[in-house]
Amino acid sequence: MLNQTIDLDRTFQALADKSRRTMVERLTLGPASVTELAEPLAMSLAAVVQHVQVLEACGVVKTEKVGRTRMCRIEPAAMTAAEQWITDRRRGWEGRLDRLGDVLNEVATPEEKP
Amino acid sequence: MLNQTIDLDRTFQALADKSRRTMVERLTLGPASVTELAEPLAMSLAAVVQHVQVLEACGVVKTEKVGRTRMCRIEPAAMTAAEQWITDRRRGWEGRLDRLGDVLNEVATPEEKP
DNA sequence: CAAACACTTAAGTAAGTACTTGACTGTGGT
DNA sequence: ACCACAGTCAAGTACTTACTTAAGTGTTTG
Repeated sequence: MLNQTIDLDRTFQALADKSRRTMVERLTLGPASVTELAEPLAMSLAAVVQHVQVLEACGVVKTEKVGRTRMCRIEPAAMTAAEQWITDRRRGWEGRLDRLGDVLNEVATPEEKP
Repeated sequence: MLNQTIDLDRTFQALADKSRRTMVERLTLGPASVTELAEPLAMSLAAVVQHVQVLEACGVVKTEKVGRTRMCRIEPAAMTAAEQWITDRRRGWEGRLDRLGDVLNEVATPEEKP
């Protein structure tokens, strides 16, 4: 549970690439081999394997070798962690904006102090 | 609305750095100057300015010069876009897992076909 | 006015990223 | 047995990132 920082670094970094996001999108439809993941991408298979390794290193996908093919599937937990970080920050700024809204409302339509 | 791709690239990239996330966390508490953002970070002011530029380039923060200080505040939209991309994928895999669950349930306790 | 302050700009550097090509290793179908 | 398939490994290259230091600009403040 420690090294949350490194994992967030890695996860956001992994998602910061269109090709890898395309792979993740494909994997949300179900498991796929590396060659299947490579199909819509204009690059060598070796490059795709390297992208898979990045996604695996941050825990976003898990892979398993079946015969001569490597099957990849998505592992929700890591992505949820990234999502959660943003959601938590949002709570922060939404709270602030709500309070700011309250202040502005109060200025616009002043109420009696009890 | 186009170039969603570039912005997602940039936004995730921006969040893939602990120092920048620290700045964002600070900014969710309210606007701050560059020097205030620099305070908890062990690096030169010039480096902090560069981080601010990264956050500004992807639209996560907006800045404005007030006298000799540059005030920074968070701009929720860009971060929401990143959050939304993950949320959308989640809908994908949660749907799949639900359907998988249904299948497993059906195998465990088979029902009559109507 | 002079010094302190809050950046700003430019240039340089070390490390990391996203590829490539080419040679190689198990696996599977005929 | 043989050859094609699905990766794997290693090395090399162009580009980007995350800093640094040093010198400069415009703003307050005493």
